[in-house]
Amino acid sequence: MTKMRHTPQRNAIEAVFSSVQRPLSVDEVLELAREQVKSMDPATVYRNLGRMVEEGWLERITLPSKGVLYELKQKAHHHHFHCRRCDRAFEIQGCGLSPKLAPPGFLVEDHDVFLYGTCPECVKTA
Amino acid sequence: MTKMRHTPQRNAIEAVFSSVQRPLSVDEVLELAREQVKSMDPATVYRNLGRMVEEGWLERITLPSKGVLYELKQKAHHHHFHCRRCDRAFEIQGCGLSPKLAPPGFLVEDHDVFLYGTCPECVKTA
DNA sequence: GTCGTTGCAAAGCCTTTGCAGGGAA
DNA sequence: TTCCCTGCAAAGGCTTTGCAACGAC
Repeated sequence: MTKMRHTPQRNAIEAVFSSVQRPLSVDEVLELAREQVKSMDPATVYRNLGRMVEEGWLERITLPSKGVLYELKQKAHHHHFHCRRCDRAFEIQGCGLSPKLAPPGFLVEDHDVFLYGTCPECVKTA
Repeated sequence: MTKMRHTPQRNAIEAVFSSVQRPLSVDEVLELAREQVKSMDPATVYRNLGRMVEEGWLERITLPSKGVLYELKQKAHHHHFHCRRCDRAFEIQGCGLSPKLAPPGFLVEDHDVFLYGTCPECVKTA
């Protein structure tokens, strides 16, 4: 894999993730990155996100309720929260999953947990 | 909503879910239903699955690891397991999710849990 | 005989790929 | 100057929709 060049497009996408600090959909990235680079094309976003995942800087996740999202790669296992009011996704640190979730006969090696409800910001607004 | 007619196609799809007793993808339904009705078309599967969800007989779920699946509608909350060996999805009864999963400030109203690993059948085969 | 259902084909979406011009190094 | 990257357009893959013929009732 060749090292990526620093283009205005790539810089804009990096800046978006560094500033918002939460998982983003392709459309969210496109919209936010266009604030810096008006000409930004969806294909460019797709290509850059793909490369950033390969490089280990981003991670691709799938929320059942929101589809594919990209987030800054984390070291630690964590879960995700999807706010029904503002439709934003958040990372939730820590994992309180009970081991008794493992059903008899099944060998559980991994898991995903998704929480749904209202985020702190929307709780205040309510 | 008008009552659905009993066609060979719909009967085949119903039979598939009644016999396998686990969540199925559109392709899985199509393949299995074609064993009874060779002419079965993808559009027919999509339309029937949609109607069955409306009627409350099926439920549409999304596994991050396997995409959209349909399962017989359950009364009780439950989770899902995806076997990495045979690629089949299973329903896991019960919910051992710890309440301490709720992060401070977030109002958690609902959740999804997905387990990944090896199913009982594949454990034996291993 | 009605009118809901089906198969086929076309249309939609979202994502990926091809290509020539542009720009980073 | 080199060749990676970008924008635009075309191509893919999956799902939905339009339509005429079929078939459940």
